[in-house]
Amino acid sequence: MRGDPVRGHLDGLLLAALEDGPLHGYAIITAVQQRSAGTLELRTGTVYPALNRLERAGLLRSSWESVGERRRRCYALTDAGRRALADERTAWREFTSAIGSVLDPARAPRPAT
Amino acid sequence: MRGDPVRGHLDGLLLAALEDGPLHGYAIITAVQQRSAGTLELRTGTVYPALNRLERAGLLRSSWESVGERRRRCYALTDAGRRALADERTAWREFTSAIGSVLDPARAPRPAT
DNA sequence: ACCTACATATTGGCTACCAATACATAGCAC
DNA sequence: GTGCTATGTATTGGTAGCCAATATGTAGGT
Repeated sequence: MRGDPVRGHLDGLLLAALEDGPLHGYAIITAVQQRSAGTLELRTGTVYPALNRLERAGLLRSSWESVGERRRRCYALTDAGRRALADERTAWREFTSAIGSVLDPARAPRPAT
Repeated sequence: MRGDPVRGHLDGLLLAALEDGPLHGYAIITAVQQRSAGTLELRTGTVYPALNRLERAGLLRSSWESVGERRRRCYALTDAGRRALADERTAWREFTSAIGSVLDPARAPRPAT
């Protein structure tokens, strides 16, 4: 699955990937891929601008790290980021519930009309 | 919830709304809204072009209906439409599973690494 | 006369993705 | 010593698929 159907849910994925501790962009991409059993393949052209945006929004804080001659930009959740992650999870549940009740009414029954 | 987060899942919603029998566009919009407990408010600018596209794709068949002086365009699923609906449901389950396992790993555990 | 509900359709705009590209370090294979 | 792959960050241009707004018309209520 490419990132396209992910539209609108990317921020939650990135925030969730950082919940257990700071990671750099490339590691976030592989973490998301692994956690989703290889299903979600985010692109750098999607992820890096998004991380930048989340930092500008105050949800992430970044710092440069050096490994030998290589440099990495490490992102960590801020307190606001943790709150935003909680909000994303709530929104996700509402979203899946809404779509699910239309797509699969038998699995998410409404009260009898 | 506006239709924007629905991006990429609209076709499934429309097909699902038609599963129990033919409906016209306006009725589809209200059906989706009711089934989702008022959460999903699709717009005519979203729905009518989508119905048109689904008909061109052979997933729907439309016919004009008259109620007094009013005219309605009634859409019904074709066989290909039913198959597409089944595919949309499969895709939806894969999608929610993938996002869910990243967003809420505790709720969708992976095998221990 | 005016408002709301019902009903279909089109226009223009924007957002958030994508693919492609660029650049650099590092290690392995041949 | 050349090339391939993995690691790592970043930007560019394109586009799909939503949105809001608008247009048009019937029907019924106040």
